[in-house]
Amino acid sequence: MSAHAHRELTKNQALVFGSLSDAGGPLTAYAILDLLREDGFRAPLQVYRALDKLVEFGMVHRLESLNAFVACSHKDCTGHGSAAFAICEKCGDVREFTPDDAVGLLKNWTESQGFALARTTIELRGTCKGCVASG
Amino acid sequence: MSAHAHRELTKNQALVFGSLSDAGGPLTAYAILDLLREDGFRAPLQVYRALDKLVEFGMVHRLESLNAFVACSHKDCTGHGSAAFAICEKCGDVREFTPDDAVGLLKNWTESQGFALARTTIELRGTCKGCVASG
DNA sequence: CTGTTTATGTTATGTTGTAACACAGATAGC
DNA sequence: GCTATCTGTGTTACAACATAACATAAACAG
Ligand SMILES: [Zn+2]
Ligand SMILES: [Zn+2]
Ligand SMILES: [Zn+2]
Ligand SMILES: [Zn+2]
Repeated sequence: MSAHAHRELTKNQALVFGSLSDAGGPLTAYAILDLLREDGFRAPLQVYRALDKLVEFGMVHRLESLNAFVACSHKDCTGHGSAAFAICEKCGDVREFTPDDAVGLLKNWTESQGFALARTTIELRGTCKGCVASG
Repeated sequence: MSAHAHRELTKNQALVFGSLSDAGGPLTAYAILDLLREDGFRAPLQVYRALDKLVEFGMVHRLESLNAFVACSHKDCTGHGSAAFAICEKCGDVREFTPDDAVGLLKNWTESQGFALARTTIELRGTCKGCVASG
């Protein structure tokens, strides 16, 4: 478990967030379900409902290209600007960062088109430094 | 049907690409399957195998946040730099563009981290100009 | 204390994507 | 010609991801 104690999570939300924090990396909803069976979880909806709230709170991010979820890398995070993720295809490591400059340029484009931007998905696939070195 | 005639597609590849071109927007694999049943398609693998090749050729893009596929908006396209997509959540319209400037900044970040970038997923969700006006 | 909201539990179902195996056609080498 | 190999195809079965529908319970405002 860790951080984010300032928000009162429900029991299920706390269990799901704890799983993701402990994992230190992305987990699928069904992987979380298996981790939490000993805590009484029985059905995928228990996980998905908690994840929906945690994503809404900004404490968890969804990785669209992995169909997985990851705890925000910021301590005591209650939400921040558009995040991006560098995903290593060798080792599965995920690094979160906040490319405000690139997002600004994307936002410029949407504004020039009259498109009202609500949220962004930016996921970079490749090979991390460690895996490049070892492979 | 349309364009891309310079590449020799197999029968199934041509049928799948034709469906996507005719649709003028994103389709899920199963939607394509239903469209092609009258052409003899019976199983999802027939669609997925064709889509894999079309994506490899750069003629079709996968939209991760929709679990859907869309024909490249460029005529006679055999592949191009990193594409991005603005997806209207009201009407479902998808606009493809190529934000070289923003991708350059993202690439700068990956290089500073020793991350070998292979490909990008950039999907912007929001409301298109027409839907903003009418809503 | 009653109507409303939020969270939860449970069953069943819907949607998206692959594994495994069999077969057909092209084609390159002998 | 006749194999070996590669690519594309067809089919069944299954795995993985996500939600609908309905019931119950706790929290809380009027
Ligand atoms: Zn974050
Ligand atoms: Zn790695
Ligand atoms: Zn394109
Ligand atoms: Zn629209």
